Amino acid sequence: MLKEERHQFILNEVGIHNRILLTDIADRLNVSVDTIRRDIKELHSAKQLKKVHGGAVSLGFNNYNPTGKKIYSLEKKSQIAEKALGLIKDEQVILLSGGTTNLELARKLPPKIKLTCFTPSLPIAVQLLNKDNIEVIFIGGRLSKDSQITIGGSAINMLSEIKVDICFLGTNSIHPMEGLTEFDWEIVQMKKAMIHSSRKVVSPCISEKLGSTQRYKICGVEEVDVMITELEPWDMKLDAFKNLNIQIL
Amino acid sequence: MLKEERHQFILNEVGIHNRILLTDIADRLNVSVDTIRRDIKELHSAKQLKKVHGGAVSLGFNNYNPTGKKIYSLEKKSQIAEKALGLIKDEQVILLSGGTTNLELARKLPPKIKLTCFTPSLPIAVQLLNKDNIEVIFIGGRLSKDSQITIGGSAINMLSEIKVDICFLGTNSIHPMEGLTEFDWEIVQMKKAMIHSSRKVVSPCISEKLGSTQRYKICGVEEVDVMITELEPWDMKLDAFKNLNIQIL
DNA sequence: CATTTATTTGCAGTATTTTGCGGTTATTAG
DNA sequence: CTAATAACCGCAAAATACTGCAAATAAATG
Repeated sequence: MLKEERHQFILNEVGIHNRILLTDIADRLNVSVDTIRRDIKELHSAKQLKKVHGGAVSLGFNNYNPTGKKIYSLEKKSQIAEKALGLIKDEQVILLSGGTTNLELARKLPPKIKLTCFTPSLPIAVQLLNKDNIEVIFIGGRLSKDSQITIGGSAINMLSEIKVDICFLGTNSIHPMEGLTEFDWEIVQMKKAMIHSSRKVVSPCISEKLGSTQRYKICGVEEVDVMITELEPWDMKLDAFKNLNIQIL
Repeated sequence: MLKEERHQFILNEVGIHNRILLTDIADRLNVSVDTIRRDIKELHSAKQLKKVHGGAVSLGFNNYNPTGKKIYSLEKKSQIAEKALGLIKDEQVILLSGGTTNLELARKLPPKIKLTCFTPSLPIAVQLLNKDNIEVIFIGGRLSKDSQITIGGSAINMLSEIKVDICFLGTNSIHPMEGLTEFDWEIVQMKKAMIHSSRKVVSPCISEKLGSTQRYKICGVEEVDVMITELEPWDMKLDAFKNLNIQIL
């Protein structure tokens, strides 16, 4: 990989997220932290970004906390994605539904891991294109403007032809009795098809969504193998799910 | 192999990938790295690309811009896209292949026009998502990291099931005798399938590509209904195409 | 056609750049 | 303060760049 490319990558990341972690970039580009440190140093003296302890921030990024530790604070979705990473093994075939949590997961996938990844989500596909060792297969179909995933017969048809190791099913509502529910009928159909195409179903879910329900049912909780939240395992909010034959992370 | 051919090849690669590795090019063209190094040096002083340690990058590459596209030769592409717009009518079903010219066309599509638009290109799909009146249908399949379009059997299969009014076929090489050619075999297959799925084939093509040929053949010029360049209709460079039963814009 | 002239290409040796690593110093959070 | 983490420094290995040169190839000339 050319130095120029790394610089470009770093500037892109800074442009998108306003801040980057040195270790994170080094990990994702599969080079040593020293290399990234030097890159950031160069970009800093070229006034392309601002170097800070632990990483770098975008130049116009004002709400930067001078203590520097701010950039280490992890979002809930990021925590969930981290947990999800642990379920993925080299050479597996996975399926990522849409949603920002799965997008975060896609972003965090280490560049060295070899995967085949199916997805109907446009932003996730874009994100995965950066990863050399991940083969991306896009589920074709009609694109929903809201959710930015493909839906409809064609997509469901393509899903019916595959069987993946794990499906990460972005979840908006999960309820111990009512199971997984959705507001949009078309997306319900997609998610049903995804579950059907997977040997193992993982449901990453922000704790706020626990116990909520929406209009249409996707499946019962028993069809989900693993539920991942950002909570600690002993958190009270998880109690309702604890005797439901579902692994909780 | 002629030096000029190598230069063309290098520029082509830089155009597609935004960057090249010295060793990679030397390997693929079966010449020493020194030769390629000298080529790159020449192209660098001719301001056709930017030489960097280990290879070269495209000129607009380092200027970070959030849309991720290149500014270079955008003017011509924009002119071509303007002409192409005139061919599109309300309520039509169109097919956009990949490439920056088509991306420009997608960007320029007026928001009021009602269209159904098929595409295998990730950046184009992203662009079209912003347009409320355009229904986007994504051709699924394996994503090629280089070209950012889907390729392979699944994509070709999906193409075989449709028949659109117009296909805008991004064209890298067009030659009055040799027809349309491509470097990448998989993309050739995709483009063949796209032609087959369309009642009318339009070939937007930067004038620099006129008369050039590459390794694999997509189709003869007779299969193209309209060719669009940024040139004025009386330009000499178009003469070779003028008695070929093809409309020139 | 033979010979000269110019260009191109590969190679060897040397210089430069890049990169990762160990050891040390500086910064940060608790 | 202390432990953990990050930054810095210098070094050595690897990769890449440059230089001069000779062989090969092409072009030009008489």
